Amino acid sequence: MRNRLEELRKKTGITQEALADRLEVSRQTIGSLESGRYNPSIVLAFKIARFFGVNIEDIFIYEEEN
Amino acid sequence: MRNRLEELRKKTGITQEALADRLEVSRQTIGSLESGRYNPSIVLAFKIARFFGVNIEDIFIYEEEN
DNA sequence: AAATAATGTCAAGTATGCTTTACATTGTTC
DNA sequence: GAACAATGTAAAGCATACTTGACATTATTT
Repeated sequence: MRNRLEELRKKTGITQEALADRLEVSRQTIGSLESGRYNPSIVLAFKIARFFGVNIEDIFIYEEEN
Repeated sequence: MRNRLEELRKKTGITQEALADRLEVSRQTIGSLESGRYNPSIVLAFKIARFFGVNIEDIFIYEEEN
């Protein structure tokens, strides 16, 4: 699954750390998501989507990977 | 987070086991989600949403619980 | 009522998401 | 170019998602 987190974050001109604070997760979690190290939990996905004012599907793109 | 999985599954007249097979997860996973034992991973949430032809937000309802 | 299907539930194990700590690299500002 | 800010990355630990196997309960069919 890929995501547009870095793109959206940069568009809003916020740092990884500031975003992490707003979402109440660690800076490393944001970095890990942006670099594709792992996927967010559904709860974190909801928080992220809400922060950017969009649907989960607009940020996280699931393409039937195995 | 609550969800409408049982409701949607019953509406389509499918058993937990049949749904589990279609989604390639165990029967216990479906039961656990329906009973609120735990939340799905975002990948499973996508699969479920796609199976029912709706958005994740239509099945899984996140209400800012702490 | 007996047989079968569907669901509930529990335990133990593996995988993944997230944390903290720590240090290195890259980018920006003075 | 020195100082500071932002990001990358890795290890170890904890929590949660999901598995298989097993058995009990409830619902449905015959």
